[in-house]
Amino acid sequence: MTSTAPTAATPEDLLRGAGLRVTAARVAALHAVGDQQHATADDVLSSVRAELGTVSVQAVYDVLHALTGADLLRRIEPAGHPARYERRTGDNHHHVVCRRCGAIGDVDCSVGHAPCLTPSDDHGFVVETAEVTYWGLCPDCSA
Amino acid sequence: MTSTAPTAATPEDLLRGAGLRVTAARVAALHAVGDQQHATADDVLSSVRAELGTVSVQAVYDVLHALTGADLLRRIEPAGHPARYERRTGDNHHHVVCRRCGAIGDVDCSVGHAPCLTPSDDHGFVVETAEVTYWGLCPDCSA
DNA sequence: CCCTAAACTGGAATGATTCCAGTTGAGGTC
DNA sequence: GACCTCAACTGGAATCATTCCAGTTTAGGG
Repeated sequence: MTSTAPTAATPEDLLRGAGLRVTAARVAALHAVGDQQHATADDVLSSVRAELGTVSVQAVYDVLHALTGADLLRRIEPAGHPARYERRTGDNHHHVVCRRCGAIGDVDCSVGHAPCLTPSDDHGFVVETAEVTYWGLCPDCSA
Repeated sequence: MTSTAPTAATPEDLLRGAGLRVTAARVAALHAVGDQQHATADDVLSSVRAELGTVSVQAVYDVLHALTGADLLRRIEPAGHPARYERRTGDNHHHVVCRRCGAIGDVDCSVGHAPCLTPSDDHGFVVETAEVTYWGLCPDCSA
């Protein structure tokens, strides 16, 4: 509920709105993920370096953690593939993942919402979220 | 459809039924995962070593791959935690995962089946399976 | 019983991510 | 506008699960 602006807000505004310091690396990282949805840490590192010159690996991981913690980015971690980051946060949408190349597509829950989110038997677990991952082959890899 | 015996079949029978060679390591691994559902590769390694003495790390990974490939085991790979293996295969059931300790519980799909399995928009992906993961805290960790 | 491909040994390598100790810089204060 | 402090960044080493590799053993068909 903090920021209502959809995508119009600048990275700087987003950072300030989240109470985070505005640094070159963070701004560049937000640009990077904005340009390339579902970017890996490595993708972000390349983008940020292209924009700023020398940036340490650690800086990018720090930035990604900070942004993920502030809900400016969402982290996706498909089994067997490096983590990816996206800017669509807050809504509970899911993903199609390509088994071969790791490409990702966004998928809105087909049933709507609730059913997917309530396990039949929770084994005493306190369940916070449900995550749906569709596995298959992307258009390129299925050819 | 190969084997119809539920859990009564011995590891040896299961292996032969799947056309795999019967080796000590494989039998021991099946025992290990049978005793401790959702065991990690490391858990299996310990169990197998306890049963057989010296067994290489690689052997256990090889065995787990072979058994997974033959559908005698199913591999679960929760984000941020080492992979785990279970003997319940073939049915499409899901999991509750503890964010803190990685403990896992089995969950049957509450909606039944189909809805969870059909993305609203597949982005041209050829979707094979859908995987639902419930994230939360296990009884121990929520205390 | 023998032979061969499949399975196993042990040690080194990989790749994503994190830890660490020291340096830099954002942004509030005077 | 200069100063100060803690958060952010640097660079290099470490971690952890997993895989690769080259050589040795063994299951099980002939």
